[in-house]
Amino acid sequence: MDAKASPSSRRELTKTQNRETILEAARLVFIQLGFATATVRDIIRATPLASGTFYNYFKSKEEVFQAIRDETALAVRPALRAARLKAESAEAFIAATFRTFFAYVAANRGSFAAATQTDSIHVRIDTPEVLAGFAELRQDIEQAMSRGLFSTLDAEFLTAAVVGVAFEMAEAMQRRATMDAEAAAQFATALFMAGITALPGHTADAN
Amino acid sequence: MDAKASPSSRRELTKTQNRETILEAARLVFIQLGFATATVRDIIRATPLASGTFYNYFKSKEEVFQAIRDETALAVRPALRAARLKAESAEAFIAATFRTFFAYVAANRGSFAAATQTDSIHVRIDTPEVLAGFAELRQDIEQAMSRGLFSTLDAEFLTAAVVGVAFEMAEAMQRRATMDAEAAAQFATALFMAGITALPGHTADAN
Amino acid sequence: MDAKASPSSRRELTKTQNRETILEAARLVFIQLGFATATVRDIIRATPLASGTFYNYFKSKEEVFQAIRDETALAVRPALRAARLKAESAEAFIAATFRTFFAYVAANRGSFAAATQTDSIHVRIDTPEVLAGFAELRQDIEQAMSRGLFSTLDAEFLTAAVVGVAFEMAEAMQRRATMDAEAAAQFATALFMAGITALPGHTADAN
Amino acid sequence: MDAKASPSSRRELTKTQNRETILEAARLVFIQLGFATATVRDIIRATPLASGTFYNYFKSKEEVFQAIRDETALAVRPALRAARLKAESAEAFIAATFRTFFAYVAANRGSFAAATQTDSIHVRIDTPEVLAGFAELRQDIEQAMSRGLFSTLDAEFLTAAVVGVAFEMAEAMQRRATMDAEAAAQFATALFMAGITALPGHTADAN
DNA sequence: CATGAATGAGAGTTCATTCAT
DNA sequence: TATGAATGAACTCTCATTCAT
Repeated sequence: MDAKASPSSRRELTKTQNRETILEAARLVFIQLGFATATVRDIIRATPLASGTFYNYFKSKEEVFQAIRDETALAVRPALRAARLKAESAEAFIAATFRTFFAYVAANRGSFAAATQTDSIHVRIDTPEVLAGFAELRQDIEQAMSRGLFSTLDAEFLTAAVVGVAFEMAEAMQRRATMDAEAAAQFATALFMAGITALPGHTADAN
Repeated sequence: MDAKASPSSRRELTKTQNRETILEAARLVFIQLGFATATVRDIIRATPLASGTFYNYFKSKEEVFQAIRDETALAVRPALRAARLKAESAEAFIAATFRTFFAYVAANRGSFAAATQTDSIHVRIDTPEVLAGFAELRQDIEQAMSRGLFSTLDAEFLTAAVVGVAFEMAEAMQRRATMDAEAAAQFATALFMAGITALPGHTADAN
Repeated sequence: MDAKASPSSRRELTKTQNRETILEAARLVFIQLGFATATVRDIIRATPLASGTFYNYFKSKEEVFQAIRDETALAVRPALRAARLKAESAEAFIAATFRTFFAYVAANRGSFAAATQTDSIHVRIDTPEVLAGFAELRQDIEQAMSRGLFSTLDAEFLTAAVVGVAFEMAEAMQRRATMDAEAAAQFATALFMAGITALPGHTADAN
Repeated sequence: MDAKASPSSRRELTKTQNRETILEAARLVFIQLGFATATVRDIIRATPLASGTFYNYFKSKEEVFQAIRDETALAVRPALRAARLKAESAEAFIAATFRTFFAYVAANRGSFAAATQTDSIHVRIDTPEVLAGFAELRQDIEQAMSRGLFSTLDAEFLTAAVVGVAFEMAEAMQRRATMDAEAAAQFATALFMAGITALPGHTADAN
């Protein structure tokens, strides 16, 4: 009846909180049980909410997973693009890509890669948002090529190589007790700039 | 119990046959549905055997998984291992790995990674064979390091990088009309040996 | 609570409108899904109203059903009743019944009986309107008997016979390319007036 | 190992018994709750069996319903055809049809027509078997016409009329405390032979 | 009164596993 | 050993209904 900051904000607040509660619970459950093993019920149980409430927010565990991934992807991508656009050398481009990516993964442990569960079964799920991120990388690579940053090479294969190294190394990094994003970024960048002979830790070739 | 040529060998034969039948069915089912989605029932259904029979051979689908892994360890991969062991240079090691992998993918189009496209979600599930192969890769890398082929570097990260590039490039390769496994292998090998500046198609650096 | 032209009439209007909105939605839903299959949710969904609002007007879908029945009792059927009441012969009574029914079916093709074809099962669900009409038919038959129009016979059986013929013939009529309601009505009327020997198309008895 | 009447007959016996148990329970449940209201779980609960067992025999309550109806229809049809083929007059034909049908309904109370449940909602489900029975009736009518038993009339409409009267009167009959199949058959036969003026109970026409 | 999110009972169904034959 | 029906726990999901706003 009188001055209120945001009418019906209590309801809205609860809705946002519940959504976040579910997402947070799902994150934990996916890490602990793995995406495939986890059930909607597991997620609900990790929550103070009733079972039906889940379905007011998501239709399935796949949708929750998408939401988690998209939340992350939407946050990472702008940072990645900005860093790459600013790059004035191939190394800067590559380094920016890996550094930003690994830093994000380290900061959001569990958001990426539905864990290495059940006897080393390896599952990776790419949402449209994540795929869009790949497409952006490829565009940026092609643009960098036309900027003269890279020579003319197979952009599709290079994109695949970057994506593959990024995701696979991210998983390896997550398996470690201490996640050193900077070390991972340096390793990947060195590999892409000069191959294995340039990798950190390299001393001399015995052959 | 009564007169028979070879009372126990007949039985042994059936036992071995049944075991093999189950393993073969499981292989197909895991490829088609993915390990996580597949159920013991699915495996039995892909078999002329009765459900109870399954439990005379395996306790769970995990156990079948292990068996497949153990079995294929004796078949496909020794050649790859041999090539890597014979490798007298880092390049030979890397080249052998990628060449064999991409050739395998090209020859077994679509079956090396079961892509269960559900609702525009892109799912990738590694088959037991491939996973086991990657475990071996890491061992070989470590051994190569101790042989002095590689310098002392982060074997876990390097394995991840190789795996990531192999998988992601394999998908890119499969999307193309003509799957040129050799070209893919050369691209990947060049990248790992000397970085992007050495990649095929490279002409000159404009910067 | 404060100054308003007609404080309560405004409210009354909304109340009546909402009630009518729900009833109209329910009618459609019952026709499309059948009474048994339809849920309160289905009715609400076919409405711009909120779920809770439903319960301000009705306690259950059964209560809506009753309301529809009561309402349509005031609309479609008086004409039919009037015709039967005016009937001064058994034939006029029977003819009026069938003619009106078949005309209604022809004019409302497909909506008088919701045929939910599930798995080659043929389901027939009577709408409230039609059911109420048949209840009236029985009353009218009994009244006609007391008026001396019909002799004293089993009113329940006769009602069932009329209903059965009406419904089953209606379906047969609908299966035909051209729906001739008048022909159907004549056939049914002749049958009820003098049996199969009097049916149209009858020429001579060969026996 | 030695002489046995029927090997593995114990298993087969149990299977048959379980199937019959479920059908019997379903029959009761359908009568008490009506087909639409009844759930698979209701049927299971009316049974000493486990929930999963139901699905070893039927896929849904619709399938159980079909089984019940088909069981009946398969029993009635041969009797009906035989009686009709023997008929040497139109009356014999009609009388045989109704007498056999009503007698069967009376003897198998509850097998026909999934009861008049929930506030007079009327549901009738015809299975393929039942529909086949209708088709047979029509064939028989056409044959009777060519035999000169009936004059040339609209066989489709007549079939519909017979079916409609039979089913609808069967329901009326079932609603009564004492089911007099013979009375029902006489009523229906008289109606079809000479119309309402010939119906039992008829005395004089007041008009 | 209207709203619409929360609730939790309960429906359908599948599954791994057992065990009498 | 092979068989395959029985079991019942557990899962996904929908629904009628309530109640704070």
